[in-house]
Amino acid sequence: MTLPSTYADRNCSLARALEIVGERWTLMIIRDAFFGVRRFGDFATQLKIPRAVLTSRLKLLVREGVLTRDDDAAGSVEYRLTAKGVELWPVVRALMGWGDTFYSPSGVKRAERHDRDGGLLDHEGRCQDCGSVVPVPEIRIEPGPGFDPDDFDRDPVSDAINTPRRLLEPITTPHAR
Amino acid sequence: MTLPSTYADRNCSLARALEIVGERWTLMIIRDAFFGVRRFGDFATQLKIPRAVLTSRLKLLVREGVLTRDDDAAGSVEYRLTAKGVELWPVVRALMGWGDTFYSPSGVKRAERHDRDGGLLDHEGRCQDCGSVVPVPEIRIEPGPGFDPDDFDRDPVSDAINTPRRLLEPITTPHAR
DNA sequence: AGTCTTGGTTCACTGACTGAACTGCTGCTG
DNA sequence: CAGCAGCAGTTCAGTCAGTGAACCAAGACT
Repeated sequence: MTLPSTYADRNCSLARALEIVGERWTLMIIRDAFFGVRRFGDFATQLKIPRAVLTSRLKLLVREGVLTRDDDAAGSVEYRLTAKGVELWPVVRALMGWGDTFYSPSGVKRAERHDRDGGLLDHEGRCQDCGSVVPVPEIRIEPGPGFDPDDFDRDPVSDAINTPRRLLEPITTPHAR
Repeated sequence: MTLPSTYADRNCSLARALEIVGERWTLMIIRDAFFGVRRFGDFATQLKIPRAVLTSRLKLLVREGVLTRDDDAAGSVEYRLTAKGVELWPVVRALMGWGDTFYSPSGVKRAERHDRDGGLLDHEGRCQDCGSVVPVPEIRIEPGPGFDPDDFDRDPVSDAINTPRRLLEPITTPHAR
C-alpha cells in the first residue's frame, strides 16, 4: 500500500481505485489527458483548477504510473497517459454514459466513433459498423446532439477539445511549437 | 442544474456525473447499496464513515433519485437503489476492474457470476456461459482469488457482503427482524 | 537587458471532513 | 408503566483539504 489509506476497506478494488482517481478533479484531469491536453498551463486554464491542486494531483498520478512527466523537444513539460492511464477510459466512458443518460435529455454530449470506418461505438466501445472493440487511440470523439456549442469558454484549449478529434492526439495551441 | 456547480465544464457529462457521485464516500455508499446494505447504521459501521457525512450523502443521493428512502415494515428506515442508481453498476464495475488489474496481483477481489447458470461475467457484464448481458439483479458477486479472507472486519454487515450473494438482495443482520 | 511563457510555489481564507458525544423516537420487556 | 435498547440522525470542536490570487525562477525571444 503506497498511499495512506483513505478508505477503510482494504479488500475492495473499488476503494483502492478511488484512492487514486477518487479525489476531486482527478478524473477531469484524466479526461483532459484523453482529449490531448498535455501541458500544465492548459490543464489549469481549461479546468479552472487551482494550480496548487493541479500540482498535487499531477504528482500523485505520475507517482502512481497513470501519467508520465517529461520534457518535450521545446524544453517544456508534457504529461501523458501511460498504458495504465489509458485503461481508465472505460471508467470515464461509464461515468459519461450515466451522465448523458440522466442529465442530457437532448442526447449525448459527446459521441465516440471508430476513426477507421466512422462507425459509432456502443457502451462497451464496440464499433457498430465493423463490430470490433476499438482500441483507445482509434477512437474519435466528437460533439453529440446534446452538446451546446455556445456553452463553453472560447479559449484555444477548449476549442480544440470540443472539435472532433482522436483520443490521445495532442492538441495544438497557438503558442505551442 | 439542481446543484451549485462544482466543476466548470457544464457541457461535459463526466463533470455532471461527478457532481453526483464524485464526492468522497459516495461511490462506496453506492457499492454497499448494491451489496444489499439498506440501513443507516449499517452503512455507517461498515464504511466507518462519519455519520454527519453519511447523512449529507444519503440526502444528496435521494434528492438526485439515485436512492429511495422509506420506512420498512418494522418502522425503520431503508435506503434502496432506484433504477437510476442501478445504472451506476457499470461505473462501479469499471473502477473495480481497474483496481483489480493494477492493485490486486493475485487476481480479482470479487468475481461476478450469472446467478442462473453460474457463468463468469466478462468486463462488459456478459455471461461467458450463456452469452447474454446479465441484468444487475441476476448478478451474483463472490470473493475472487485476490480476496484476503483475513483482511476485513468481522462485523455482521461485512460478513454478509463478503459472502457470495446476489446484488441488491438485502443483507440480514442479527437484529433486523 | 528586458519581457514573455511556462511550470510551478506561497499564503491567507474558507469550507469540508473527522470523530466522539449527544438527542429523540420507537418498540420491547419486566 | 418505567426503563432500557436500537436506530437514525444532530451537534460541535478540531483538523485538513480546496480556493484564488499573487508571487517566483528558469529558459526563450527581441
